Amino acid sequence: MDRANNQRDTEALILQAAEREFLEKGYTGAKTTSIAEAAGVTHAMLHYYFRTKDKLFEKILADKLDKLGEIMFGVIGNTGLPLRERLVQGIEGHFDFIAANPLLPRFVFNELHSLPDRLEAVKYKIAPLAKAVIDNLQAAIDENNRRGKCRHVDARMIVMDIVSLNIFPFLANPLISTTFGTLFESREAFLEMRKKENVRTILDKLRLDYE
Amino acid sequence: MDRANNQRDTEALILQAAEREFLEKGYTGAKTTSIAEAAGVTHAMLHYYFRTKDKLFEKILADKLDKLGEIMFGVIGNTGLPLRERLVQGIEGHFDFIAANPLLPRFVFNELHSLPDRLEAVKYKIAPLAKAVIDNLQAAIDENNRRGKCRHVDARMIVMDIVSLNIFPFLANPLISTTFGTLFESREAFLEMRKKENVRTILDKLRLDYE
DNA sequence: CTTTGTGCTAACAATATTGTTAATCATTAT
DNA sequence: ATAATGATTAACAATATTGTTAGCACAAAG
Repeated sequence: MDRANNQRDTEALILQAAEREFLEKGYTGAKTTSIAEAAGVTHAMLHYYFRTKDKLFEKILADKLDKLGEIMFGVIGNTGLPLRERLVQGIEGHFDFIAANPLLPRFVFNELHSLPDRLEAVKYKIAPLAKAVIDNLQAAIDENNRRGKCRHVDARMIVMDIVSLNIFPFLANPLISTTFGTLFESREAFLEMRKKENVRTILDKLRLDYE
Repeated sequence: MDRANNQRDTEALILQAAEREFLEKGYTGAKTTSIAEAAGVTHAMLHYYFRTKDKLFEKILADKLDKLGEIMFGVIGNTGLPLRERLVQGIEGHFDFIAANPLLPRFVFNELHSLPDRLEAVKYKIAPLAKAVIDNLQAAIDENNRRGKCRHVDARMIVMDIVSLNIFPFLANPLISTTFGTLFESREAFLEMRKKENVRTILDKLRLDYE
């Protein structure tokens, strides 16, 4: 037959299709019928497994917020390294993460904007991690500054700078492609260049480049 | 009666309501019935004046793309000033513009993502202006660099930096409010601080701060 | 006064979208 | 073998959403 999906993978197929649709079109743009069709099942199955569109969406959003938490948590780990290496790894790791999940920023911004209720989940899962990252970074900056190795700057601003710079190329992807289309060799080359540039911008701001 | 809108302002009322709805909820999230209700008219009037939801949306999007063009065009004007002042005015002007139109970036990113057809309008209206801004800036940077007044940097990267840094606080507004909620005195104070910080970041990158 | 045109309303229509349900199928346990 | 349980389907139902249409009101022009 044409179906290798015998028994229990239906739920997974729906989840995969739903993830793609929700990330691509957002909550209001995604249609349960379209999701079911993309998954290759009748739309009744979607309701059978997830009851409502909302419940299905919750699953996807929670999963995405978890991913967001993971990347932040990963940055905290590299505490043993000197500040410069921590920053390079952190910034490039963050950039690569977004490159691997290019639709994630727009999705999160959109859905948190239209459903302020979800902010509770952020408040208790993301905010503490963000605070840990910032406190960690601020301590390292302060210590380096005491030794005359870098400027004294607000870690909150640095984190905001990094996220701003790294996210933009993916948010504005269509705009950049058409506006700078001919000005860069390829999309991959541009992204690699931009990643290095963002690292340079931050190190530069801290005056950590020449030590 | 309760309607001071006698004859010909109905069209304007619909446009205003449509602008709010489309910017807030996007094309798929906005509903013609809701727009009509917000405008205080029957939804038949919406079709009477604009035929379809698409046509109405086109009007709003075109209007917003025009606004986007205006701000870029405005930046080109200040050619007589020295580079430092041009940058400060350009960055702060751009920041203030977004602060006055905080929903615009998300709207543009979203709708251009879901309707790649619209990119033609961008290609012929926005891209040339962007190119003018960049060429202009690059010339000024090169000239200052020749005189040893600043570093030699790619103007495309600088423009991308500015837009990235300025847009983020408004895109991530709900996230920032909850994550940094208690860490800043007020939203206004934070925005003012962030604006100055972005100017500093760019001047710093060019090494234009101490001349 | 009538005619004409425009703005407007209410009701209708068509389709899209989400959700439900009764019946069927397959698999496993008894 | 049979009962039971869970997965699946097709059909139905309810509401939402977009769009249309016939006619009314009213002002301006003849």
